[in-house]
Amino acid sequence: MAKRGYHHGNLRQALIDAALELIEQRGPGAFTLSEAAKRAGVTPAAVYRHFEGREDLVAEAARQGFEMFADLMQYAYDKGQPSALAAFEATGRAYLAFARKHPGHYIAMFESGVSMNRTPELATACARARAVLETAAAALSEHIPPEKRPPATMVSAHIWAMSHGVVELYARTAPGTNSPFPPEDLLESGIGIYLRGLGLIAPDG
Amino acid sequence: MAKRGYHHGNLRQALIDAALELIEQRGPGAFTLSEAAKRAGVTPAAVYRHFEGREDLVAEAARQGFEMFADLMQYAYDKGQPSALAAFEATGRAYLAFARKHPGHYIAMFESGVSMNRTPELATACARARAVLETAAAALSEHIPPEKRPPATMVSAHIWAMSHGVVELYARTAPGTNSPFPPEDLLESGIGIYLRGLGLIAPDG
DNA sequence: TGTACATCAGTGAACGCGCGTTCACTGATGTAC
DNA sequence: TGTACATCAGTGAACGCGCGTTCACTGATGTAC
Repeated sequence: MAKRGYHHGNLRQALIDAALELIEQRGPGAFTLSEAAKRAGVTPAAVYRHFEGREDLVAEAARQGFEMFADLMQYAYDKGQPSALAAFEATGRAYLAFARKHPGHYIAMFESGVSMNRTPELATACARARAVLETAAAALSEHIPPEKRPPATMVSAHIWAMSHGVVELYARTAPGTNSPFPPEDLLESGIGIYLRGLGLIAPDG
Repeated sequence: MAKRGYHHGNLRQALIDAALELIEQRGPGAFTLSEAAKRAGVTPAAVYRHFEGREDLVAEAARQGFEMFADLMQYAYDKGQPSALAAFEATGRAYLAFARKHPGHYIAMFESGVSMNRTPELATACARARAVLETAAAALSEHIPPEKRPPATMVSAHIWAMSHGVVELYARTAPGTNSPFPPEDLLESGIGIYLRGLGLIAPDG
């Protein structure tokens, strides 16, 4: 950390961190390789010792985001066990918590326009995150009678969509200046109603 | 339409249309005033006869989007009457249909980073769209016993969030290259389960 | 411990580019008479 | 119908800027002897 002088010590990660900060502050489009370099205390040309270029830097930021994201959701899921319902709900909460706590990562992952298939590593990290949610949905689905059970991937997609929508529309300041409800409440109640619709919560629970 | 020569005839709208096309094709960040001008067959400087600048052009594109959006949802709502449920479901479908049919507008509205309060006209258009959804949600809520009835604005927010999430995650090619389900099916089933959770659809309907 | 040397992270200057915006202008249009 | 004139939409050249990327370089580090 305290290394100074000609060699930076950990420039690669410093650049990623600077990029995340910029992405968070100015949006994914306004992010600039040159400014990330400046923030890391380094010439723009130095970036090319560690990344192929601008896109590559953003992709790596996204990848790290998906790794953290998957870890957090996995952890939340494990903590909620052995109750499939509790585990599922914890996973949902972890989603929003991640988006709140790491907006730079979240934006790099979902709003930067990086293709998930840009790098094998990125694709893998993304798939792992999705797998956690799908596992949670599958475990939950066990409690639904098979003949009225929707595919687990569909349940997982519903939850992901609602979570993402809450983040984008209500956890930032986007459409209405002030959102009518705290995003956490909005998502929790939304998921609650949805799970009731699946028959997994008592009608008047 | 066929006017040619020194004066364009309807440059203002032509610029907006070009901007929408660009936004759709390259994303909101990559949109360029100069290229919009070029596509409209005009010098970049000509843009300033009709708009204050780049941002103003995007804001106007977003405003037109919200107007269309509100109109479409209003129309769908009216068509679904007098059944509150049918009207509500039609409104949800109209949401996705709009995003599919007018991706440029949708992106300008929700992903361009334009503040909804940039222009009074933009704020008004946005509020109108929201009002349609909230009216639909309120009418629907009438059918829920008051003591277990969530606020209509919350129901409307849930639906908006899920719709937006489906658009962003599954109606584009974003996270998984191919989405597991057609977005329309995903949204319709998601809303169906949610409405069941509200007690508005029979448990095995 | 001390010296010679290979490695390679970061420098700094340069590049070509397209951007948004400004300005004095020009030429088409439409109106007054 | 024809002429003079005001209006103003669009021109084209210019600006300063910051971008991503390249290149030959330099100087810190660490290893061999």
